[in-house]
Amino acid sequence: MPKIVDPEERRASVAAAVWRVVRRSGLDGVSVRTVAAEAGLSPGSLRHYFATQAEVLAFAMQLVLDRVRARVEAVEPDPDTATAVRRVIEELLPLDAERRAEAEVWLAFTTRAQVDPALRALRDASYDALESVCGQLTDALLPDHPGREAEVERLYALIDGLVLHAVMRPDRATPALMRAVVDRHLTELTR
Amino acid sequence: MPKIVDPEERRASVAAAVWRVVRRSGLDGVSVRTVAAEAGLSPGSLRHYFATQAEVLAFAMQLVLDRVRARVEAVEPDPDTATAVRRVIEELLPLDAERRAEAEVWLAFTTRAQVDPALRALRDASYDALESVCGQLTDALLPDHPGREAEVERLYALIDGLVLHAVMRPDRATPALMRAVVDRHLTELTR
DNA sequence: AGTGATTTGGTACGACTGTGCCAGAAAAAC
DNA sequence: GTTTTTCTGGCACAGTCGTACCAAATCACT
Repeated sequence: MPKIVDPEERRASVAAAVWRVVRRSGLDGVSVRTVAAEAGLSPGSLRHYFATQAEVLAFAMQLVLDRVRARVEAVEPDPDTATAVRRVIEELLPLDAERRAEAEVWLAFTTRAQVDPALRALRDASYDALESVCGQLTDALLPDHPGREAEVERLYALIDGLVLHAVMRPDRATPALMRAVVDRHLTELTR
Repeated sequence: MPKIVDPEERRASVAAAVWRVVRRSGLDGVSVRTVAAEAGLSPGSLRHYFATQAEVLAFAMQLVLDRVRARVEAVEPDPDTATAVRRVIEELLPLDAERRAEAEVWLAFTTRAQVDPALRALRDASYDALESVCGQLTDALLPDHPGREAEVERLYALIDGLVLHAVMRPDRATPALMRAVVDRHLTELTR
């Protein structure tokens, strides 16, 4: 195993350590010491890559949002509009273990953003971006649709609700059920 | 102003203090001292009503869930099915400042339930109850509907997504927009 | 009024927090 | 080979955390 020397990779590995701690103990369990231990670093060394703990949190959250954005952007287009829309939506849903873990971390950060201005800025930006995506999906399915705003919010709320449920009750909100819900919604929209 | 002497009222006022602290500083800001100060008590006195801090949190969360349940149960029935369904849904949504505050607290506790077994039990029970409510609403609108499970989850996810958005972005997810979304959804279901 | 139970305020303890700081190791530059 | 920079580990500090404990105050009841 090659040693990680690139500072940016080191920061990324710290972020991954943050994610693991968040999943195990929640965002409250994230301290300088727990993260350092999880990343295999000493607290003093950790401080060399991140000046403050707030910087650690902001970086770890930003990386989550970046991953979601990258996945959505990487969706290959499809001649069939409904198929293209479905693919984008399914990239936003935690349909496998990795993305469910990602969603858990997202929820933790999103909730803390409620009382942390720095994280709130990140959250609001990603909220706007996702709302825009949902707007594009809606326009693709229903061009010049009256009541567009409500239709966009309906899709966005449905997606976030599914994500929330998959995090809270993965035994209930299974990938199969989430797909069925999306199927039904898209079928109704294109009818 | 009469003095509060009833122990149960005292506990409720402590829970209210917890809610205020949660809204101001998040669930992390809830400590024995901050809650005691917010409730106008000394830490030692607080411990006389709650043996542990975990008990304080469980009680405060339970009271939130009780309020939601009481509101849903208090919905007066209506001969028109669609109207009755809409009324129940609108009781679940944070359409005014008070219920939005309630939703903020709910989100904080729900997120912590992810890593706190005691709170998780409360959350899971209320999740099941709300899922059951959504099932009844769905059955009322669409009796003997094929794919009932997906339809129920679609409604439940939509509601929770709207709640989540109202908490995160009250400027975007306004009461008017939420009503419009629900309107559109119900119109589509009954079509 | 007196007695026993309840309620209150406050202190103390060990554990944990973020951050500041520094000496030594490792690496890089010359 | 020497110097300079980067990196690492660890200690110290002030502060907060939950909880245990206790004496004083207040209350209820005879």
